[in-house]
Amino acid sequence: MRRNYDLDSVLDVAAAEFNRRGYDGTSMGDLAHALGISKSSIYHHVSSKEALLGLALDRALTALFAVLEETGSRHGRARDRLEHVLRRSVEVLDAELPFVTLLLRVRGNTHTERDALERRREFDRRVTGLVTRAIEEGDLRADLDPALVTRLLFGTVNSLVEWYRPDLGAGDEVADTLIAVMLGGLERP
Amino acid sequence: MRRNYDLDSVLDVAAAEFNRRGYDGTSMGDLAHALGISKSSIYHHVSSKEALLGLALDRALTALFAVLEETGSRHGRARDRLEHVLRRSVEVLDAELPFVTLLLRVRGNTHTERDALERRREFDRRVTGLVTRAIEEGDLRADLDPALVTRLLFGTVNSLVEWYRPDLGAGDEVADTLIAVMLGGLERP
DNA sequence: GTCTATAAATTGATAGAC
DNA sequence: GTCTATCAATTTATAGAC
Repeated sequence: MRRNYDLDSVLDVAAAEFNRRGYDGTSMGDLAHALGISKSSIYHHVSSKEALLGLALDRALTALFAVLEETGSRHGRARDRLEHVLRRSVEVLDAELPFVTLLLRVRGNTHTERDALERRREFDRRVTGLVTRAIEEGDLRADLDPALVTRLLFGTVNSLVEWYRPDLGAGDEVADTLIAVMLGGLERP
Repeated sequence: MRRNYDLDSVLDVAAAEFNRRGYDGTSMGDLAHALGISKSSIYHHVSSKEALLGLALDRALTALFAVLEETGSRHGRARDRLEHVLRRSVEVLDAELPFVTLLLRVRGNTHTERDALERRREFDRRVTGLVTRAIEEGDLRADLDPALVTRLLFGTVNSLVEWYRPDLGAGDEVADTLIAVMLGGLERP
């Protein structure tokens, strides 16, 4: 426990704590305890518990959309852009794990949460577009539904937050295996 | 909202509500409102909010372990038993969606939750054994880590709870696509 | 099997001093 | 940037009548 926090360091601790017990399961008292400061001191940095959640979710979403922007302008095959999105998404998950984890657990209870869910859906739509194009270009098997494939793909990627821990340093093997299995299974037989 | 509940019907509503707002985000007041009865009436059926969660988690775990028992005695190839476990797990997810969803969101805050997490880990260990044997029998590519493969496999299966809704009746297509992609990607090139 | 009433504790948040 | 003190609301759970 340290002292003299700024907003960013408070956010780091809060995200970790929210993930440990769930957002609703974490009280401002729990947060204060984890920070080593009093409850009321938290309100110097942020106006409410919900605002804290909002900042954390925004950080995850910003990082994920940055991945799409990278590939959006590229003019290669859709299949290769899809592979790039998959690999970079695993990297974002590795780099921003607490924030992405939080994002994936949001249920839509409040306006803040529903806002984040809508941005996630937009991300899905754009990846589905990529899968559709890869099928049209003949690189992926055409007998599967693009929306279903996208859900399975990102279901697999997102499931990493349930067990992956960055400090083990095995991020590359995970991305390699995931891409080998999933894209291997999606390529035309 | 109906009246004259028994334990099972209370459990159905509770599981649905826990999934809607998260276990911690759901108060006994919310539950009472969803049931159309008073808060205190719930305590006639169950001794505490946590006991309600325990019953729901047990139902999911019982159904999942039943799948393993089905295949445990079979003497076919491990690859085929693995495919069977995958397909039946999707079916369990379809049949017991609210309970399995709840199970997959448990964080380990209480003894009840930690107990459920330990039983989940046991399930994982037994599936990992199946993957290992399938590799030894030469049916799956040998360059991948069995534990990692198991996590990706069930990460994909479990991610279904995030979007799959039984009433759409597309359960078979989901299982077929999932198995085609995942096992297709795992078979030796 | 359900109710009203209420207890006892915890919650998110504010006031105002240092 | 942090503190103590406090509030109003909400929470889980119980008592006891119908």
